[in-house]
Amino acid sequence: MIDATKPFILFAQCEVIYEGRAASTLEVGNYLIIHKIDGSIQIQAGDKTGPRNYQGAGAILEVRGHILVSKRKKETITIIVHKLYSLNYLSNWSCAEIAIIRTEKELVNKLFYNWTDYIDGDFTMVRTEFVTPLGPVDLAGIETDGHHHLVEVKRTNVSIQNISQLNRYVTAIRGTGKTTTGYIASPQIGCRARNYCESLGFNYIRLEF
Amino acid sequence: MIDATKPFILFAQCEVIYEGRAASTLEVGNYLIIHKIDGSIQIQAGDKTGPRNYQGAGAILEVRGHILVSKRKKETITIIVHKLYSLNYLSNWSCAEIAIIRTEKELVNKLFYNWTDYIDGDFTMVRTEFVTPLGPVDLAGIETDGHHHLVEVKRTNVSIQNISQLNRYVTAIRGTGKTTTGYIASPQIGCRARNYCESLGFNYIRLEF
DNA sequence: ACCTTTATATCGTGA
DNA sequence: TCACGATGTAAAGGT
Repeated sequence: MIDATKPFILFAQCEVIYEGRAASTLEVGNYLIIHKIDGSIQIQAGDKTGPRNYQGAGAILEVRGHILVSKRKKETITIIVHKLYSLNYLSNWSCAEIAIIRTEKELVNKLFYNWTDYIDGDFTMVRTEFVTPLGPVDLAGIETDGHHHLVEVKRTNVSIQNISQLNRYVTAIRGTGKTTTGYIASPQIGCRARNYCESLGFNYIRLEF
Repeated sequence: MIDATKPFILFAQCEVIYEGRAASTLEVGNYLIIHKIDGSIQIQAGDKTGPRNYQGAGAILEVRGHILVSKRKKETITIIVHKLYSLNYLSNWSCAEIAIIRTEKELVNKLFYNWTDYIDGDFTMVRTEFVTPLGPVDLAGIETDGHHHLVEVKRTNVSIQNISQLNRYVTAIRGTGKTTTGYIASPQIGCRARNYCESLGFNYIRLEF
């Protein structure tokens, strides 16, 4: 009998049925089932990083003989176990978080503290998380004559969607009667994104970590 | 000695260092390490569904005594094992895929086969994956007078970014001299997205599964 | 190999 | 709780 009150890893021949936002079935096979103390459960197959099926933290697991049922809000995963190969209860499983460096915030700060190295103008104010009617832009500088400079920062390769996002902010500020220049800053940009950037009249700033 | 040529699950006291697109460290603790036949590796902690660190398919795992090193392109994960609690090699681990229903494609097809129930006009052509200069839009109908109707379909709640995406396509087609009407179709839309949609003059179609 | 798009994305934040 | 944006998103599909 499987104890659902403890975290465990189970390798078993089983099949899986999911019903919720979408619906899916997973044919009978040998899969690894991971159940954690937060209630989350996932079914891992023999390739790829992501689970085939999963349920996030807060799910409730019930054991009914050889059938496991995990429920969370309107979503249900049913696992029918045919053969149990191995079952391990994991004790003292750590929940430490990773410490990441090189975040978007780091890039924003670099640009903020070295503003005049990247952007020319006679500024009265530079600030981060500048709120526009359509959401906050990462950085904004305002000149004495009221001209706005808006900068959207990305930590990875810039996508066309990122430039669309900048375009929304720039359009929103121009809608308030201010002249506005738009910038995308990132370590990298592809050629299609670069073209789209130029076609909208925005500037690209190469910003390295 | 750990055999990196076979898929395995390892529960151990260890620490993890990642260096690549970003960089991170994970403090010493007890974690579950999953290594699959496709080379992928992931470090799972005691809560949440996602792995703390991972490397996708195609990574190469090397074992150097009590240190595991996984490399893929310019990314490296180093796992320093302090105590090994359990090690299982998994045989005949299945790689079957889930069969999903309720996909975006399903919604696109529903709209395609019931076009006139949703959109008025005198159409000479309706097609899916209609290519614009800025990428393919999900559905397009062209009237006898050349007027274009572009529809972007989403299977979940519509975001502002989705409407920006439609705006790019519509602007691109208008740029070729064709008059164009834009539509967003989905089962759900939030109020901010709805307002943005209306402000750009696009129509919203409630499209259920 | 690079770029674009989808996903049961997941996850955190702010209203 | 809901809406919205960031993510080492991952994974699939196209050029």
